[in-house]
Amino acid sequence: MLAIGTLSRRTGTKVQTIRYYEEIGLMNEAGRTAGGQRRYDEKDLDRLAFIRHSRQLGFSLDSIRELLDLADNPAQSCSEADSIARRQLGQVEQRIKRLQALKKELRRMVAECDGDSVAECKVLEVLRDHSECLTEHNEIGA
Amino acid sequence: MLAIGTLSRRTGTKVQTIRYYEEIGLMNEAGRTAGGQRRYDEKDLDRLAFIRHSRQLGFSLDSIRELLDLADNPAQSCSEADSIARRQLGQVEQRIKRLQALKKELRRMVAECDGDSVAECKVLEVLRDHSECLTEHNEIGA
DNA sequence: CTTGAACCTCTATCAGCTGTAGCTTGTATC
DNA sequence: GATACAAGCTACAGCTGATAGAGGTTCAAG
Repeated sequence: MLAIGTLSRRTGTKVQTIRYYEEIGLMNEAGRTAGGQRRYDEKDLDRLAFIRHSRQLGFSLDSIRELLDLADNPAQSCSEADSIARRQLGQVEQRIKRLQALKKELRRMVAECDGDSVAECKVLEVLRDHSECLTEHNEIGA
Repeated sequence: MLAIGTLSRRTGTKVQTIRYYEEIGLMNEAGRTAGGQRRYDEKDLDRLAFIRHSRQLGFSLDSIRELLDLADNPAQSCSEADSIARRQLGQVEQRIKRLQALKKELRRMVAECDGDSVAECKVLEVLRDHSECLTEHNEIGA
């Protein structure tokens, strides 16, 4: 029987985060001691590790919920898990593209600025005027 | 004298967002009509455009606050604006690196999965076991 | 003068946690 | 069995950066 702190250490998840996952129904309600403390078994540990690893790979909690449902029913076809992963891959690729456009603008901004007074600062000038930009870059709604 | 909706249309910022920027002190408190509606001038429009463009380039509202302060005092050296932009560039580069590691893992995951039953789904297997990963990827705290 | 689009304030909501306050429990040591 | 204290508990506020909705008021065109 594992205490919440042990789960926390073994998975690198904060104690509050584990309680939060229980609250939103990602983790099952943990069993309790007579005094009311949560106790876990190896299955709980595995589930939490799955969640954390998925988060590290950028999956949303909603996607993780779907993936866990799939993992709980081993008889189904895995094509759904596959498509969740593909969707995630697509999103990551989109974000990379957007960030690369940003990077380009930022580099140009920084490179052209020669450290004179604010009045002729290239950085501020570019920020003031979007038409100075070469690319479409938009991090809002990323 | 411009109404809030005009500012909204001219900068592509939602009306609520403009009010929010006023609330958190990014935009100055707008003048009001006798009936209490906000009215703006061209300077306000420029300021909002600056904020929006900075957001599109991924700057945080705190960074934008600093940049606006600098832009308001044209006599200073621009080295501070420069370093804010460099910091932002560094963060963008970090995020790109992290996302590329993610992308690599996701591609491998998806490529190796051949659509059989969930029981032998490669996607789910990788999620279960981080040791199957080739790279360090961590999107948490990005 | 009437209409109705656009404005107002206030409050709640989203993801995904994180932190704090104030209290209780479990366990190791004596 | 007593004691100390780390680790647990609940409940709630706060973070970023907005966005949505309810319910009411104002402005400007016709």
